[in-house]
Amino acid sequence: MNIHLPDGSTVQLSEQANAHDLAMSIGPGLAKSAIAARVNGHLVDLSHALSDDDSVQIITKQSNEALDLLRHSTAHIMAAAVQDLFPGTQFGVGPDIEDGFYYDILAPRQLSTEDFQAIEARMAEIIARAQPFVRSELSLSEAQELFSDQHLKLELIAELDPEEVISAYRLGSFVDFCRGPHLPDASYLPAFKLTKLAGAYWRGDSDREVLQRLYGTAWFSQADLDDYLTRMEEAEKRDHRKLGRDLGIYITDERAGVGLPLYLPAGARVIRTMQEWLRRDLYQRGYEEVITPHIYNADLWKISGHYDFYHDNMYFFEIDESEEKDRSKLSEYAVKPMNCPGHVLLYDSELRSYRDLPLRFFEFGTVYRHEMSGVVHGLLRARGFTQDDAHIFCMQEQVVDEILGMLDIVDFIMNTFDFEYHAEISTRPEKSIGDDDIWEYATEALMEGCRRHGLEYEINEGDGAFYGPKIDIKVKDAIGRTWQCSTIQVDFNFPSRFELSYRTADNTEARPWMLHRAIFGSIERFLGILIEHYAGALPLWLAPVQVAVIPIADRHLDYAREVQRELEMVRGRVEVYDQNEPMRAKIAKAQLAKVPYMLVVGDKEAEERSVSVRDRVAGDLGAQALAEFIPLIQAAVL
RNA sequence: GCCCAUAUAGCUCAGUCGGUAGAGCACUUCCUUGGUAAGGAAGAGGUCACCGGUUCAAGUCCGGUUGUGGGCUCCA
Repeated sequence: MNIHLPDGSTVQLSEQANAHDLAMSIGPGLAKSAIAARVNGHLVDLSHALSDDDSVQIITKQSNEALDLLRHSTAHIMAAAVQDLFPGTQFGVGPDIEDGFYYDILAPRQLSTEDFQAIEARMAEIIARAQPFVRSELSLSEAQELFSDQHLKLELIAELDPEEVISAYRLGSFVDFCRGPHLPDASYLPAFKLTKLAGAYWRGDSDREVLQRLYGTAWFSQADLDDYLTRMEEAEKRDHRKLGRDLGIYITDERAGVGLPLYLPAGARVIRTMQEWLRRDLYQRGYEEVITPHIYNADLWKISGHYDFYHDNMYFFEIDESEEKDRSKLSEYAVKPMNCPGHVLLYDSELRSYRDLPLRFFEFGTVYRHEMSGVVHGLLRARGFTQDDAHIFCMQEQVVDEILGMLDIVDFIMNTFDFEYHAEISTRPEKSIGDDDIWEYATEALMEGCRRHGLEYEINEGDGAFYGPKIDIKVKDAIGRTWQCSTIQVDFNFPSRFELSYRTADNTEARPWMLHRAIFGSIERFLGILIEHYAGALPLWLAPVQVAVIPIADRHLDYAREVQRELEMVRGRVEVYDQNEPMRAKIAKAQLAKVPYMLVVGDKEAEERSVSVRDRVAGDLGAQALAEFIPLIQAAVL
């Protein structure tokens, strides 16, 4: 049997070798950190690896697979503990996930987080006993027999290939069928913690029963676990809902309704600045801004397909347009959940020539979607939000070039904010409109665009919009979380439904293609992500207040106001801290408000027409002439 | 929409065994006029989310509604 070590070398062992022999042959250092092996391309735990012949590849704690393996094994250890404490529990699935693991269970009684302590204590016992994971192989009928009292497991087993050998892992009294691999024994788990408890639909189907999902996290050292917990606390401090209130960005109010944020002056300033910044760029890229209504007659939504395909997410209402208040003459309207139909009508308002194409309409369009109450989350998922939406009408041969242009804007924006991102292409969903060949062409165009842009992508089967496939751009923020932002969609269905056309060079009539795209996605969502990304300290050009002028005593107020006026002359966003408080208190407040620059002005500064500059990060930078400081702000405003 | 948790002052939170409301910050006024992260004093601020029930008595116990939080499903 050949053993492949992580360093690339190979050692040979006899077929009868055991774990001890393996440890001796690969050296004590590596043996200690090795937790599992790869046989025939399958990961298996070490104790099992040696019962098979063929090549064995050791993985170590340093490898990416190792943490996954540790966490999956921890899920089993947790399940074993639950089984011991709550006999009769039904088990669903228990995979590893990013940063941890979960197990879906149905215990004889509802568990609560108060049960965590007992479960963790039981897990600690299993670990202290170094209980081994024992692998066995079963036929389908043996598996059905073994899991006869586990109805969730039986359902999963029933879907397996009857020819396949089913592997099962036993840990104490708990047996689970599972591909493996696992830790050799429970003592390999150095640090874990149960984190939360939630409901989850069995098999992710909202029509099926709700199980309890126990979440936990596991690491190779207590230090790693502590780091993780600290990271989570840091993430909580960055929560845009907390910072959004502290920084005066937005509020919500029960009286307004769910998912409808109201923007305070600071929030409005930031959002308008983002829009102005993008607007300038789009003009340079040949886009033209348009404005369309917030509500449309329902007939328009019937043509577009939203009436049938997006109905549940729309706000409908009825208007009596007759003079005699006749209820039978009500007209149905809906608030727009998307901007596309308006842009289509604008395209269709004139006879278009191939010379007009590509025609690029953009709009900061506020849309309203009746999202389910349970999904609303601050600015990241609201019922009303503003898209930086655009629709491009073009000839078929221009589609890929337009996609490339959009990917260029994505680069421009994401680079500005130091976001890494990756792409996913979503294909035709079940509920959708149009012919297959159109979908195929559109999907291929998106892939071609990504290839030519040098952008790798994953495929999301069946996740497209109802009218076309899309590229979704997911950004990674400062602490490693990913968010869906940009979307680029190719569509031939709206042009067909609205019978759009243009005159070709040889004077025939042709149908344009339509591209939908939003780069921020939702401006408010993007702002929420920015707040968390920067922990509230927005860059100078975007900060709602760029400069806080801090007079030392009231007699310096006049000069402070003069500084404010001069900075406002260059469109700087400036606030004078004129409360009757000591300077130190004003500085503390400006720091908490994450104002990029604080200008301290006292007798000396008023005399010299200078300002003492304090940077929110670097601290006191000393005095400089006001005339010297102004250009710094001037350069940072649009 | 579903599961669980939760709701006390503008914000963050305390409130024990059921006996009628507390703190810090913020706010108002007064004192203080200061040199790089919070000067002092006084005052005002609550239908304890809402509706119902149990009880001599409910912020506290029970039920429902609504909001919020963590997930699930869904999504920009």
